[in-house]
Amino acid sequence: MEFSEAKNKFIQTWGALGSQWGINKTMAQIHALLMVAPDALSMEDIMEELQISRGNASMNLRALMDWGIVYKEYKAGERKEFFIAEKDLDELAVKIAQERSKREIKPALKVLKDVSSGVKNDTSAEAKHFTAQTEKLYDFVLKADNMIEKVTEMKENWIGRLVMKIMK
Amino acid sequence: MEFSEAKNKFIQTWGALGSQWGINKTMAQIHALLMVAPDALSMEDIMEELQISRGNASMNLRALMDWGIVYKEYKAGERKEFFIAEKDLDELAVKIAQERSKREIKPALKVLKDVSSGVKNDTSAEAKHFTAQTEKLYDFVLKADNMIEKVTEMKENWIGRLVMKIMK
DNA sequence: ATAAAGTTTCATTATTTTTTGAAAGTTTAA
DNA sequence: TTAAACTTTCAAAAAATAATGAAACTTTAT
Repeated sequence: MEFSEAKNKFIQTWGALGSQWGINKTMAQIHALLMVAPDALSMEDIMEELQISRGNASMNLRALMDWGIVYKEYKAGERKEFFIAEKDLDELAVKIAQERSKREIKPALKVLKDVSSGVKNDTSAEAKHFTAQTEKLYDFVLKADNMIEKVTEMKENWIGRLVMKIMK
Repeated sequence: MEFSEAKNKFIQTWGALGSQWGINKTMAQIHALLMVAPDALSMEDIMEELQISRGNASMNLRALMDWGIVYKEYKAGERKEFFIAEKDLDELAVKIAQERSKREIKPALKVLKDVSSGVKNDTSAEAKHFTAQTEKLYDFVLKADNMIEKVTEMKENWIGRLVMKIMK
């Protein structure tokens, strides 16, 4: 297999996987590209390689930076901005877990709490079942979210320790 | 809050959450509806409640059954089919994890293995970096997938034990 | 065997999401 | 201060995804 073929296959697959997980294709592709790039890439480089417009590149790079998994880098003597991906996979996993928890799980928990405790003065079997069921769901999602938090804390500490060790 | 209002809010939220996680809105809404329904619902009931077409209801019910999180139920004397949701949340989580692993992670692993071990006779720095990086990614995703497997096995055994206990 | 009751399929239509590109905005060097 | 180099925004267009509904199919009771 040619290198360019392999690279392309990797970027396409990562993009498709992103879509399936609710992350847009271009965002996932840019991330994939940066993950395997040995050096920081400019917006031009990215547009060229993925054949996408400037606006698209700009918006998705911003999104990746908001997620904390891509960083800007300035090169001496260059006016352009360059971009690099978080390449530590543990760190990547932690960041993604934290962002999804913050953006999706937390708001869902709020709604679950509201609806499970909000129905008053309705003694129908349907209403009672609803309240019981949504309460269970609230507890379950809360536990799952706490578990994610625990795991990411653990990873962060582990990474923290590693960083300390390296920097001495 | 009225019961109908709470119910609606729950179904809408669950649907929106589904979209964000790459599951279509109607599929998630049907699941939400069945989760809080005290009894099995017919396709008519579901169409009525969610204001969706027969075709849409049929296809998404099929998808939910393929995922193993909704079951058909036949009522004595009724020709119609009725549907109920998996209500055990541990079981639900296990099923979803298993399906996503099978449908998305396993195929991704295959591609990662192919591209990480497929580039030969290219000594450029870029190619070397690519191979190293995709290898790391392969190992990481493989480990994550194994972890999911371990956790679901554990949950399954726990459920198995519980079922045994109940049935004596 | 057949007709009624019910379900599934799939070409077409509608909706949602993503992408484009040109205009507006920003920063930097001189 | 200004103009060149670069980035961001956002309305409009394109692409992708989901929903409809009528026809085809299946099952069941007689």
